[in-house]
Amino acid sequence: MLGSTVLRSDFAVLAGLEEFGPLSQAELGRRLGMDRSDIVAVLDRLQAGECVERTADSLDRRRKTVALTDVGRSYLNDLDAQLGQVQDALLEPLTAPERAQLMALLGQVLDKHSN
Amino acid sequence: MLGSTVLRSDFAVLAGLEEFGPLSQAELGRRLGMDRSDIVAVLDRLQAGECVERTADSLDRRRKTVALTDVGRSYLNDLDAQLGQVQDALLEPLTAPERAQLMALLGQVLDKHSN
DNA sequence: CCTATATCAGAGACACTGATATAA
DNA sequence: CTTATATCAGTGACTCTGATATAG
Repeated sequence: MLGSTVLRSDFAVLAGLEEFGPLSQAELGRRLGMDRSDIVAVLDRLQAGECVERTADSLDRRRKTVALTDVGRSYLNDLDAQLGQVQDALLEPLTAPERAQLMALLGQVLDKHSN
Repeated sequence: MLGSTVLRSDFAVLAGLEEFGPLSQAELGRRLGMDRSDIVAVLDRLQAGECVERTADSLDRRRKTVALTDVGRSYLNDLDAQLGQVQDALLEPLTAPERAQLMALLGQVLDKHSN
């Protein structure tokens, strides 16, 4: 299911990697507001599915740099498409201009609260 | 904290009792979309705080009718006020007409999806 | 020494399932 | 005999904390 916690974690991590680019696990956790301990399990799962690569950082050998693979990128696109379908179904009662208005208002709320 | 699951359950049950009036536990669970098993724990807690009364149904002796007490009503009002403050803080970036617009749009979405 | 990273093991809150006794 | 109600016990997923080894 699309609403499962597992999928939401996977989606958050994949989208974070796409948005921020390759990163250490700790930094990824900080930016996503996720616990480093939990990032580990998500990455283990994603790595098992070849969606993500962990490479040792040559400058700081404590760090592992995490990066999206092509498989991960296409999985992210799949999830994105599913999310789009859910959003369309949710907003189906609204006209196109109403949707735009709603998005704009919610965007304002989010903007002001991210500083 | 206001965001805890415990408080959200309490709030849902109290608000449900106010909205629907006295009810059996099973019926309350059905209307709120909560598991009957979990309703039990919530009611135990609320009853310990004198917020709720369980009385045996004379017609169907399997049932216990649950009703709000005055204490429960005033607790509900407290929670309502807190929720109002949170909502005000959340919507602070919007002007009054924008808030009204947002509420109207969200209301439309909800209405159509509750049939 | 103190701090940061990745990892693991465990605790606690939570939702959901299955069983029970009682009554319809 | 089947169904509904209230309750309890247990399971599994999840989040968060604390500990460890390694590196800065």
